[in-house]
Amino acid sequence: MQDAKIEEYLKLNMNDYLPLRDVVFNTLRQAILKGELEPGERLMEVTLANKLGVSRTPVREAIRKLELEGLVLMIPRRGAEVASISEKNMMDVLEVREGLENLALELACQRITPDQIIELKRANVNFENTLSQGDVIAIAEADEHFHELIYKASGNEKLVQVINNIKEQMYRYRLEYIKDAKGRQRLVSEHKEIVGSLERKDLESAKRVMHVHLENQEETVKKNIQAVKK
Amino acid sequence: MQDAKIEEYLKLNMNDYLPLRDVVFNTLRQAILKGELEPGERLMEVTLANKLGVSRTPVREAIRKLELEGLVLMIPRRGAEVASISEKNMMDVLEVREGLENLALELACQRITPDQIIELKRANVNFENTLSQGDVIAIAEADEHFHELIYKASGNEKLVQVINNIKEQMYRYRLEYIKDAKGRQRLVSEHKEIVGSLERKDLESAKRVMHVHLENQEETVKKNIQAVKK
DNA sequence: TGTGTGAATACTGTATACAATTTTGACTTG
DNA sequence: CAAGTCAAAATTGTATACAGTATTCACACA
Repeated sequence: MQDAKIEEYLKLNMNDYLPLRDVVFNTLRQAILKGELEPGERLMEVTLANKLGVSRTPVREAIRKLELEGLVLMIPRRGAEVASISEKNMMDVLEVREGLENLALELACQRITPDQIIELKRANVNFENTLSQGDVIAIAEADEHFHELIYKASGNEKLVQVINNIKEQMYRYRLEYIKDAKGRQRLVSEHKEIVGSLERKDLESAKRVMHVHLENQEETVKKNIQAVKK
Repeated sequence: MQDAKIEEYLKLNMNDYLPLRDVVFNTLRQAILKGELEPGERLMEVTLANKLGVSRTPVREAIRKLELEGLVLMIPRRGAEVASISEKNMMDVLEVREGLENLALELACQRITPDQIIELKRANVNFENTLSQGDVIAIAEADEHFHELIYKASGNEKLVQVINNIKEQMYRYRLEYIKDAKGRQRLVSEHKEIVGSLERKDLESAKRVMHVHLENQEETVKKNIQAVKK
């Protein structure tokens, strides 16, 4: 093997390696976001450790990360429980999210390159194709990919990071708005309008369309929160 | 002791109690933000544990939280090092920060109560008084308190949380813009203008003043980043 | 002098052990 | 039967032990 290849090989293996704490972190995180672990439920270290076949150490370290992310609530000498999400809390998340999407649009208007516009168009075509296949998860991912491209076009990596973090907090509801299929086709044309506005550097138009675009999703999330509460 | 008093006493002691991991977390966090631990510097568990007089466990758990916060960079099987902040990175932070301040203004314009306006005015008077005393840290805190009130007036707790997190990432530079004293008096009048705009629900005016208000601070941060790089 | 090799060392990753605190539940007592 | 009490069990918080991997440095050899 040549040096370059060896290096590449090692790097690949490095990427495969994940400390147990991160495996546990991802597992618990998904379980919370998907609602498998219910708000208020206690996370007991030994129980989790046994269930996952590891010792308490990686479990504890994973909980520390969940703690900082706000997904679990720590009570001293009592341990962690799944943080409960109030309706108000989710409204706040939606509001911040729209603000950040607007900021992304504003910056993208200034900075987007012709290549990136082409990419956006391609992503929307891909979104349209996925729609016709009906796989809800694939649709959601294609939609997310489209939006992700706008964030990137803002040229602000920190913004990408913050916005992804915020969106993850509504993960548990993300599939719902895609499920009621009647409005789906409209999403495609809204995407087109957004791309058009970006192309013309027309910020106000872009914001207006984006607001409408997000509104449905917000409505669905709101409905679902109330449904869960019952 | 009466029951109520006992309860209160215990609660107080509860508040005093902080797990070692949190003590370590706060200590390391401050050290990184203040620049005592330099970017790129390795954080070795045994060394830190000895220095702080604890075992590796709380140190490791603290590092997990620093990792999620992005303050340290984890390299598998090599450990943690202090994340380095590039100029680009800090520019991004400043940009997101201004976007969030604007969002806060927008929401505050809609929701601020007369009481909160009074509070803002009081905070600015307090800021002015602190200015004359010349204690840099006290001045910075008074200024931060003023801005914090605006965030709160947005009525969006998530926004408060996100904006504080973003601002913490420029902590290391936060004192600098206060230090060159010549522009200080202007800050007071800018604060007044912002309060006035909020009172009149004049969002555009508020944003305009806020932009100017933040500009100096941004310039100073930029200068300082470049100074550090040399 | 430069370079490869391997043992020694240092460090992280994980598991386990021990200490301190909280919770539980049975038992007592009014 | 309710309320209080205390010991046992469960659970978290912290320390230590052990295993595996990376790093370093001395030494051999070209």
